[in-house]
Amino acid sequence: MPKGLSKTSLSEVAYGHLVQAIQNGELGPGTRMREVELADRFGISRTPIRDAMVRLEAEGLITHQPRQGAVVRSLSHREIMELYEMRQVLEGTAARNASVHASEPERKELEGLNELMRESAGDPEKVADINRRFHAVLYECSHNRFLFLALESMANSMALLGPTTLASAERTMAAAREHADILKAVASGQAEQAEQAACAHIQSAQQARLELLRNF
Amino acid sequence: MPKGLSKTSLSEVAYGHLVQAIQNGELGPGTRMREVELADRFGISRTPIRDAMVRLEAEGLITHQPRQGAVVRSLSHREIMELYEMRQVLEGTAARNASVHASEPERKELEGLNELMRESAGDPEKVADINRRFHAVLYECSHNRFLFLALESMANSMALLGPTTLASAERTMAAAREHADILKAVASGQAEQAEQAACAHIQSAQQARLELLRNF
DNA sequence: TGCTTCTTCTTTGTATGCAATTGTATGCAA
DNA sequence: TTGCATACAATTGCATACAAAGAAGAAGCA
Repeated sequence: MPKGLSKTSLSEVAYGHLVQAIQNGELGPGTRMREVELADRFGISRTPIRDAMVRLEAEGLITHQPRQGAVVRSLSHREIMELYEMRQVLEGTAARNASVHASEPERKELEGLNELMRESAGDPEKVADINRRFHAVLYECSHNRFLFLALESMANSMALLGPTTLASAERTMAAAREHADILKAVASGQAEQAEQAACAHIQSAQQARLELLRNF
Repeated sequence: MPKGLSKTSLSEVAYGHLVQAIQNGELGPGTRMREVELADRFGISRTPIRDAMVRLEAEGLITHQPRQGAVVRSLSHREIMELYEMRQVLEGTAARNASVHASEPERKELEGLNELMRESAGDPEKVADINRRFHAVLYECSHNRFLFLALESMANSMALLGPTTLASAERTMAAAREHADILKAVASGQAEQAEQAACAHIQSAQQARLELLRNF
């Protein structure tokens, strides 16, 4: 097939598409994923789809019953709580590490992103994207590859929860304030405080999530 | 082809074989993994091998350059330190959670395994296996699926480091003592102390690792 | 009518072929 | 001898064909 010039492999592309589809709810929890269906949808064969799905399973985004196919994983209330609990620990550690290792340009980048997020309040889609990037940069600031990977995987799992909690402008501004608290501690090298601020941030996100869950 | 009766898929089998081969050093860090070679070795086709390798890559055990194949990942000194740093956090958290959530049978199981480990001092292979199981049970006691998965992935990455640090009887007994410290805190529900004991345990493992690395 | 069994159909698991890409060797020129 | 270009070989990426297993439905029997 004349595919033009594809820089990345189709497996990668398929993986990206699938993650995105899960994130934006196009493939909600419980949805059955048929290989041929997805292959047709992306206009490719089953092989790269399979590759992507194996990866998704390894990352816990989908479950895969032996001869029966894969479904987008759905998280129980309990699992959602466990997810946030885990994030508290990891984000706290990332912030702590960042307070020790973050470079000046990295701190500037974080400031910039947070400012951008404030300005975008009211545009949930954009805010969610910037928020993701903010956290991703914070993870990088930890300068620990394993922590980074664990947090990325965690962030992917968050996609299973559905719409962002940053829909309202108030929640966005509150999150930005919490981010600022983290940054202040990071900038002044206060490890303990940075960790606590990050914990608090995740806790309030968890609370927002709970309210969101209650509303339907 | 008449494969007899295979309950699990060949992909699973291949994955297991590969992990084991990496763990026992048969496929050491830096080894190039050619699909056809491995397929021939296991007497299967490339497809299940590919599945297994995609999974291994997602778990960080191998790296995969686009058109160039996969190699068993080798960890730099810095990365090894990062790995232990991360383990400290996660094991500490697991112990903390265990002190809250562990059931009586789980505690008994941990005690039993630790006792078994003491008795096996001098048999490095057996000790390493029991040690792995001890930690696995501790992870389960955290009653947090995400923490459990992260720790399991971490344990796999440890395989990249080569031989266990529990080769000597003294180190085995020391580890058993450290385990006992953790258990004591877990049994009495002292969260803070359990976390600290686990941290200390990983730190001394890290120290043992450093000595091992120095010796060649 | 209800239950069991057989058949058919859907979907995944595995094998294999082909094309594309990259590393490597060989030859030529400076 | 060294640098570069070109050709070849090795190896992966992807597609497709086939096999096997499970699910759904139809048919037969009680």
